[in-house]
Formats: sequence, structure tokens, C-alpha cells
Amino acid sequence: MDRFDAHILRELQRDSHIAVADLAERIGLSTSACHRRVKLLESSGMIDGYSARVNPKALGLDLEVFVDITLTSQSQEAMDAFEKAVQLYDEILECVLTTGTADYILRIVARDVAHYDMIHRRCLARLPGVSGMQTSFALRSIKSWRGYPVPG
Amino acid sequence: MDRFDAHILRELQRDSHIAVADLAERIGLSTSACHRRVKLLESSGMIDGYSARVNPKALGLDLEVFVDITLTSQSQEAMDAFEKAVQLYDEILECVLTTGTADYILRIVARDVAHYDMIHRRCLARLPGVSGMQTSFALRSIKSWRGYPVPG
DNA sequence: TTTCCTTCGGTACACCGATGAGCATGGTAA
DNA sequence: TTACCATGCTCATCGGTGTACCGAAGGAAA
Repeated sequence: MDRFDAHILRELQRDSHIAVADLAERIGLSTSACHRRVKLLESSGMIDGYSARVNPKALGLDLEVFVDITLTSQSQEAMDAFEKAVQLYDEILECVLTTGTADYILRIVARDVAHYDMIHRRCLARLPGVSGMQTSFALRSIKSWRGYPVPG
Repeated sequence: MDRFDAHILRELQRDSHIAVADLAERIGLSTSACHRRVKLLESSGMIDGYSARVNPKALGLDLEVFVDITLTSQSQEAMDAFEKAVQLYDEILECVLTTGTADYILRIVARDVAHYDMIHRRCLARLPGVSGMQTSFALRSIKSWRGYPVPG
């Protein structure tokens, strides 16, 4: 992990469709050296894979919701049941077990409030062992995901 | 947006490095038809771009933190100042203005607790107009980001 | 210092895959 | 029916990817 690798990771997080030759020029290396480094970053697991960034607005997904979940019990069984149920619903994009007031944080997308209401009734209300939910609707994105910071 | 486009979006969110020929076979279309659809999805803005998925563990970023921020004032000036300051720090990956008890939700990554402490002192403590912070450390990821759900 | 070895970048090139032209087909409206 | 549009397929071309080989730089040991 030197400055070349760091530069490659930054560029590929921004745009992975760039040709290796262009990437090489941008970081100041020959095509083959750059190519070799990219393959090494892939095989070492530094790069997990490549994804298309889909525009949620274009899909009609205008509503983003964060839900803090509190369970009635922190027993192994209760948590297993909850975590298993979370996997079932595609509308739940992310779920994290956390410290703090809540037990879990969910990230959800929906088309609109009516759609979220449906998700709430059809998915969230069916999650087992939930004692409390605190819902936060996203009003505006101040800073959106642009990859992890790479030092160097 | 028919079932072919939906299928393409799902596949490209999973793996955008797939060859067009393979993608075409997977969705049941010829290479050129598939290629044309992909280009159309790009130019229409449905696909925003392509990114490498970097493994945060491999970068030594083991700690993920969610911070709920409350401002002292919801005036335009206070919010503008806060939002501007948020842009300055690379360690703040995401920031969303929300309804609910907090005003903003921040998502932050750090190497470890000591590193987070440094970020807290050097970045978070300098954000203007903040009256309260509620920190949640991620203990475990139950469901991690795998793209938006595409209907059809 | 010399030699060997390892590591890493550069050059050249074969070949695979992206790209686009041209044609076929089916659905729709005049 | 005819014209037209949308969309699929085949095929040829060209650029980029991936690789083999060479050379330079740096370190270790005699």
C-alpha cells in the first residue's frame, strides 16, 4: 500500500469504468504496472468487487428512512430471530447492531410516504421482539456516499 | 423500464465488471441489444456511474460510527454553516438532514477508538452550532449495502 | 566491490470483448 | 395496406486487456 495504490483506490471508487491506460496516466505509471497493481488489489481483497451506482430518484425511490429499533429482550434467541427476519425484506437496505439508546439501526427506501406505510405494516410490524421504533425521515442529503477515505 | 432493464440493474449493482456478453446471456438477450440497453440506462441517468467496492477492514477502518446531531438553532445561517463544515472532513462519509429527535445523522469511519477520539476532537468538536451529539458505535453489520431494490 | 536475487516498472503484442452499422421483425397508427 | 418506430439479431472492426519478456534498482552475502 503505497501512494500509487492509494491513488488507484481513490480513482476506482470514483469511477471504475476508466480504462487502465487512462488510470495509469492519471497516477503516473505505465499501463502494465498499473494493471498489475489493480489485479493485486483485487486478489488481496482490498477491492471487493465493482458495482453500478443506481440513481434512486430515477427508480422512483424518493424517500429514505432511518429506523432505530429497540428489542424487548437482548437474549441470543431474540436477536437471532430479529436478524433473520431483517434478511427477508429487500426494502431494508442496511441493518446495524449498535451501542447507544437503540439496539439496531435500519436504513430503508420507499417510493413515498404511502409506500413507506405499506413497508411499515408489511415488514417492520412483523419483525419479532421489537419493543420500540423511532423513525427519522431523510429531508435532504448533505453529503452522500463517495467511498472510503484512502490515506496517502 | 421493463424486466430486462430491471434485471440489468440488479446484475450491474451486484457486479459491474461482468462482460456484456455474459450479462446478455444471463438476462436472455443478444450482446448488442443488452449493450444498447446498458448505454441507454447510463445516458438516461438511471445508472449514475461505476465504483469499486473497497473493503474497509483491509484499509484498517474497523470502526463505524453513527452520530445524531442536534443544533442550537434551526436558522438558515446555522444550518448552512454546519453543512458547509461537514463537507470539509473526509472522515464524515455521509450526512443527512432528518426529521425526528435529531437534526442530522452522520456516518463516520475510523481505524479504532483512539482514531475516533481524534476525529471527535479535530472534526466533530469543531462543527458549528451543535448543541448535542448522540454517538452510536456499530457492533456488527447485520445486513450491509447491496444496492437498491429494483422491481420487476 | 562484486555477484546474485528479488522486486517492480516498461515495451510489445496477441486476442478477446466492446462498439456500432446494417438488417429483420413485430406492433401501431394513418 | 403501408409507413414508421421500437427493438432484437448478426457480423465486422477496433481498442483495451492481459501477458510474456526485458531491464533497472535495491538489498544481501561472500
